[in-house]
Amino acid sequence: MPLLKKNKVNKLDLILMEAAKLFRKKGFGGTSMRDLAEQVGMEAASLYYHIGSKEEILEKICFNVARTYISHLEEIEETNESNLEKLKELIRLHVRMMITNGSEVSVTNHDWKYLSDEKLSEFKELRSFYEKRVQSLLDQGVNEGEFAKVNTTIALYTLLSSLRWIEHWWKPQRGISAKELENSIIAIILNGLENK
Amino acid sequence: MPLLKKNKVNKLDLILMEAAKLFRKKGFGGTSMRDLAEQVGMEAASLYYHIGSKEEILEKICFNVARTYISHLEEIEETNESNLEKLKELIRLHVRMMITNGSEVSVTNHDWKYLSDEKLSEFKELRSFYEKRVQSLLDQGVNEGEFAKVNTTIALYTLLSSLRWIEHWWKPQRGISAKELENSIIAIILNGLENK
DNA sequence: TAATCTACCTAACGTTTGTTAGAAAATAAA
DNA sequence: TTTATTTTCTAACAAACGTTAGGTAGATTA
Repeated sequence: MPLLKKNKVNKLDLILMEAAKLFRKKGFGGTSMRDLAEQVGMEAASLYYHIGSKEEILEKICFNVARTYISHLEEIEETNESNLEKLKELIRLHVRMMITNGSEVSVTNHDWKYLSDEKLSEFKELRSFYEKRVQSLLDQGVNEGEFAKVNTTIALYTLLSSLRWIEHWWKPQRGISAKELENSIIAIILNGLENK
Repeated sequence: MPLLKKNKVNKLDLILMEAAKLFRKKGFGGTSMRDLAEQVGMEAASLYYHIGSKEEILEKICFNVARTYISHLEEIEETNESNLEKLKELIRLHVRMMITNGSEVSVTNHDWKYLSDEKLSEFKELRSFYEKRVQSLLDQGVNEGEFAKVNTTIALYTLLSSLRWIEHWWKPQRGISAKELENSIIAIILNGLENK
């Protein structure tokens, strides 16, 4: 029964998608199952045919995003590029993730704290894993003279912060294309604001 | 009755302080008035002697922070320093705000979306006011040759993002002093990560 | 056609929520 | 000490919450 299964998956995907949009706009706590049901076009109780609980929705969103970031990071790590080029590619990754999955990324960045204790620590591990890998990219770059001699902990978070907050202000209407965004951010982060 | 008034203000301040801590940890929606009451050391109903509603607490926190940022920005604008020096001072302002009022800043950055429609648009105006002033600082710096020729919209948000997310990762225990943090961030933002 | 399965429905549940009313206790003023 | 005022309490409210139980319409299979 491939058709059946496909139908099921599609409805689930729809629920996750609408949930991400609502969570982004009103927060996890501010979004009720009845809100979500209305957006999807069914009754609140019917959602439970597709999902186990409200928190499971958040879980799926957060871990999907986390896993996507990690798998792409690993792809970047495996190339034979310079650390500088890897960093540029990482910046592009974040910009693209935000553009193509803005709601999910936003929810992951903001509402992960509502995960249950068990899932919460699992999520924190994933995030910490990701951050360590990025920091070691920075460390290598500094050691090999590609990057300036900065405190890589501070550099790490300054970098990730800039990237994580794109979803907060970037809108397609704003007249800044994805390419321009990528290039500008790369330039600012690599060269800084001061004119020399 | 100065003593009376002082007592009242102090209890209110205590409530706002504990609320900021709880909202930061569990979010506005995830914090109940009973949670807050327990932290303050009274019953939930007793809180209403000091405050009008749960949302009023959020309001006070958000607008206090917003007004503080704006008034400090105006102080910086009024000095006769160069744009570069003004930018440095702005970075120091954000670092200090985060260190001395971490919870309040965090709540303001994350839970402003739970404000009522009326207060929400008022808050957005304040924030947009602030951002415009900072961007015009960047614009001036670019025009006068102090800053690199960057897209100042992207630069603005890259800058503010780095600064707003400090509260997410910086902990006093982490072995990075406030001074070191200020100087490192200034160096990274002004000079960039690339070694030249 | 009858039986089965999928995908939804209505109705309701037990909790928790923010908040109010009014009494009681603590503190200050007379 | 009595009176007045400030502060907190207990008890309860209506509404909203996530979720469950059980039924039903429509499609699919036998």
